[in-house]
Amino acid sequence: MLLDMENHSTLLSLNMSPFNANSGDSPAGAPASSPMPPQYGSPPISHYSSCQQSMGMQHHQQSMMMSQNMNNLDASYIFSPGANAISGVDMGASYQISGPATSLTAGDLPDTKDGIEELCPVCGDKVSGYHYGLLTCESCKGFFKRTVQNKKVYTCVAERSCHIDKTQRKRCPFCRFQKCLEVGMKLEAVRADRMRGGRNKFGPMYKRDRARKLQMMRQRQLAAQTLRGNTLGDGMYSNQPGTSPFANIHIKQEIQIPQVSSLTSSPDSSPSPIAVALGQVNTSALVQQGSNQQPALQIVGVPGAPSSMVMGPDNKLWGSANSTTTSPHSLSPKAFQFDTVVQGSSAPPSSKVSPLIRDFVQAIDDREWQNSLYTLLQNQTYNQCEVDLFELMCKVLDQNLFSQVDWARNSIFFKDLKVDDQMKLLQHSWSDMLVLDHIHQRMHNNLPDEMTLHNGQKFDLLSLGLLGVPSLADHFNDITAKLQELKYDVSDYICVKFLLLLNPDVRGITNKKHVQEGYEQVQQALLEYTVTCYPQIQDKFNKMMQLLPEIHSLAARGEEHLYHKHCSGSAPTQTLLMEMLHAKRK
DNA sequence: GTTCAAGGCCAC
DNA sequence: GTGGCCTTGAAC
Repeated sequence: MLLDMENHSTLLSLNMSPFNANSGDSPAGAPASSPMPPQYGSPPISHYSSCQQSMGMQHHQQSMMMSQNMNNLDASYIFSPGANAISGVDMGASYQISGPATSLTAGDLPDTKDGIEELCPVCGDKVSGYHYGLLTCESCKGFFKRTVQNKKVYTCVAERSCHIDKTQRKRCPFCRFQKCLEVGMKLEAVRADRMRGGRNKFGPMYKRDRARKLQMMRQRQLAAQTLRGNTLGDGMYSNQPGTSPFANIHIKQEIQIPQVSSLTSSPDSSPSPIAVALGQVNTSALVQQGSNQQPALQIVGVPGAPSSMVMGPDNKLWGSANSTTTSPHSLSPKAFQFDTVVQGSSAPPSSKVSPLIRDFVQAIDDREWQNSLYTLLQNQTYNQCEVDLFELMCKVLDQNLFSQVDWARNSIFFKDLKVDDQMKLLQHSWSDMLVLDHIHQRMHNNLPDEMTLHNGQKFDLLSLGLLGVPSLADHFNDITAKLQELKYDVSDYICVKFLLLLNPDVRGITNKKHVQEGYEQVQQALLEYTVTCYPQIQDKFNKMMQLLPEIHSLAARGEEHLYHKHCSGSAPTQTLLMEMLHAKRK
């Protein structure tokens, strides 16, 4: 159980991949403890042999939505202070500290160039360098290049879930390419003009990644030394794989940042979303930066009414409720016009807003949210004829959940808590916050209710806010309407989100006092804010608070629905989403 | 001048 | 089609 709220030690240990998880020498390839979901696990060998390539053919429905990138969910990583859960999705790469796992000790860390050797996240072969966004082997690099350059379309005659490892990577190019995308290889890094040489925009990202890995290695080396000192005498350390405290060290790959659309800006040349939110960046520069990009995800609804977007052919995101009256050039990098909403004339003057709320609002990263949504949808529908929309929704929800965890982990009050307490709070509030987030995206960022994917399928974005239950739409709209009546703004939203998260009544919290204090501070700030900034709305604070049980009720029904779908085998397994659902029912 | 991630080449 | 090695050229 990934999020075993009752047994943290289990939580922290079970989701670590074995050191040699991706050993290319292993025909089986899959780690013994890899939580590969049954429906996505390796099919029998006979299936591999039935996989074939078919150039020029269209894909059949792609059901392999829950991918290996969900297989290495790692709560210890998520909640670890200082860890940088960038994407919220572990892209599946396993880092292997050089040397046999069975003999590794802290002092034995190799002195290789970067201090680490790595395995290709696609097939487990030896990595030859950074290729198309991440460290891969030479053959997967070549495979990815050929596939994209030649616009190859493959089919899988098995279950589209073929296991890819070094020995079997050639058997099913369909699944291999899917895995390439899932682990984060970037289509846009393949040059359309086939120009040779030079560097691309990912260079600085690669550099950062190297530095980060080195830093992580050093940190882990120190931690291992400490742990070694504490455990050797206790007989806890063993050279047996799987029993060593070091043997299961699994370092998350941080280079793959699906949230940051590399299509609209270079990871390094663009300011961080936080910088944008902080107002440290001239947003007009951002507009300029993306001004010559053709939109790919478009609002196609009627003016003034958020309705739908279309994902276009060249993989870029932009959108606005007013897109039909606004130049795409002004929309590209700020898809949902967050800055306008936050800083627009409708917002109260910042002098009236408490520093606490100002900080809250400035830390909101809606650009990241939309980028991650776009990237996920792009990757999941690239080259696909048809995808399972429910599974796609689960994936998006899962990603949103990761983002939420990341937000919480870095938030005031919450970040000071112990992991156990953090998990309990999140376990209790995650679905409410998902619903609340969707209301926010819809109300304040003009998120439409529908989107047309690359492949022409309509994706029901509203279902994200309904947690997959269409019949909740009326309830959802009712809540939204009530909030609109209250002139619910971004400050209200973020305060309410904190109030949902910092619930002192959650059972079993060890540091209840701290949670209570945080809750009360936010509550007080929100009360003052509503009274100061919205004096014309009588009792706004209480009216808003009265809506929280309604949100909770909606979220609870969504949870039930998802849980039942999961139990009936209709929902993906091995996702943070499902782990949360399970954890609550323990 | 060096680095290194692109694309290209070609034996298999 | 694959994958190991080579060439290229912008960034440093």
